[in-house]
Amino acid sequence: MTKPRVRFAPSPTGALHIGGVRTALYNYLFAKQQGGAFILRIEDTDQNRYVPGAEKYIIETLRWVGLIPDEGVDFDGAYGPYRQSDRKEIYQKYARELVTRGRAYYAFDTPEALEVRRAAEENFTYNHLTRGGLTNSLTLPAAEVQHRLDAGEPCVIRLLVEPGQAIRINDLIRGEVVFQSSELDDKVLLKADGMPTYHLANIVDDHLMAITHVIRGEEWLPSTAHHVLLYEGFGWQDTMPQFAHLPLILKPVGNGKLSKRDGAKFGIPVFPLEWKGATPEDSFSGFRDTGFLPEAVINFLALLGWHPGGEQEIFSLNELIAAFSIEHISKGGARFDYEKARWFNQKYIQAADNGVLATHIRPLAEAKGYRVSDAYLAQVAGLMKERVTFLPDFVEVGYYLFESVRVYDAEALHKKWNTGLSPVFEDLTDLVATFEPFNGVALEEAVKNFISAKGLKPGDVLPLLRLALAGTMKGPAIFDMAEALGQDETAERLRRFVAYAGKNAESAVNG
RNA sequence: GGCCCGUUCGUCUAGGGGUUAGGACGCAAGAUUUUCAUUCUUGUAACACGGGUUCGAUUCCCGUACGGGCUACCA
Repeated sequence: MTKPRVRFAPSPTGALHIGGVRTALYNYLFAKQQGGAFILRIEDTDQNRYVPGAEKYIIETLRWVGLIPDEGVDFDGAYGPYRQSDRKEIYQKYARELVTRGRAYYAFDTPEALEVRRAAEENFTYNHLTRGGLTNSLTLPAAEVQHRLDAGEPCVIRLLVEPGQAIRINDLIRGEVVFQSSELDDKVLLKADGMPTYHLANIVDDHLMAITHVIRGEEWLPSTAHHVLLYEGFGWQDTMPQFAHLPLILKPVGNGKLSKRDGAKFGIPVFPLEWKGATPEDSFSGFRDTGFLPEAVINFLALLGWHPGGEQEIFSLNELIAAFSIEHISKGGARFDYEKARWFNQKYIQAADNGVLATHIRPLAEAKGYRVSDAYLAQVAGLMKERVTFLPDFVEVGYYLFESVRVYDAEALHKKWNTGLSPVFEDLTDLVATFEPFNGVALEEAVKNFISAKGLKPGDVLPLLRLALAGTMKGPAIFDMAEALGQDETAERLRRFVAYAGKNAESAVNG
């Protein structure tokens, strides 16, 4: 069997939806597993919906999640150009060829005229029943058609759908699907502006680019019948690609497919990257800026509508490639489960190398004005990675590893502190300030000895020591923090704490 | 409305003519960690409904219901 060639063909009309990323992923996994090629084609045939920056966004997304195309816009390849607006003449040529072959025709009806017709007639469609009464090269004398064409009158080219035939599609996910041609409309192939519609461009390009498998969203299933007719019309049925229509991603709650609006509605990202639109309503946060690791997003998306069987949940990209199969893709829509996405991220952060985490944390730390070494960042990563869900948590939840304690947990302080502890903590501060060697293990032993020498229990002192260092009862092991903070800082925090607790204890007693 | 697709725990799913219907997330309880989190253990919870076919259907077939998609000179 020849190597498969698949394409991801998004339209640059705005930020790439997370469902689009999943489509790209499945295409990529299939291609890589079979040793084939993954191609990025930009489908910008609608000039009205073109959004500047969208193409760049798509490419940046693919790079971020690591789905690097073998060919495509920005990636070279021998079948280019890969941007449909750069292929305009090609489509015109093929559209005319179809007319010549008697499989398509010119239609001069204006959009406005058709609009009027639709308003007057319920369920009006341009098809074998109505085309005889409309203005096209099927109804007009040949001479007039030529005259109109020569005069440059605006017109479109429509697919001539012959009624009475059953069109069978063998979908790799759904099995055989049958459509009756009598129910199909004469789709526009070439628009009046000279640009092709999706239907024409997609068939011509898939053929010219030697695409073997079309893996796309379920919303394309109904028009696949037209696509088959197009392959036949061109005489390309022998090399027609195989189809696989993916189930949709549904809203977290309620009915319908996941939409960009759901991001704001549920406070969750539905886009891979941040998107800055013209207005706040058209701007969205993404998985990346929320603090997801790309590997976690891939793992989450892969399992949203597909599972190889077995009980494994965590898959690296290479494992996904090895395990992937189109047959195991679910048929039903998959609800977007953000809790699961969070869980994946947490797992990936936990499993990540401290040094790698440090590189992710650095920009976040710098944004807050923290100036620290890579080694320290790696240390923080090690201390916090089992306590965070998102990357920013390192500098937000664990802020006290970068700057002084902002606030002491009042409840814990009142519960544990008493004025009799003041001299104890002053002595403890001295111990910490002078103890050698200053490392977590040795310090822990020394402090525990100190506690018992004072006739106290660990529970009398340790929680307060934690408060002194972090201000909160949550967090990494006390002596690990002390070691990370260093001797001077640890002692300093103890001094500040003793001063604060002293005042606080008085007010607590009085009030 | 018409055409097409779908339906296993709350969610993502495995499975497949006879199973204690498995796993994961979530939730709950317990253990460990003198914090929190992690980790571990246990628990919770599902075959949409009605007819067939069959010795036997969650699994196969047909309906119904519900959900979804498409029905543009958008993709």
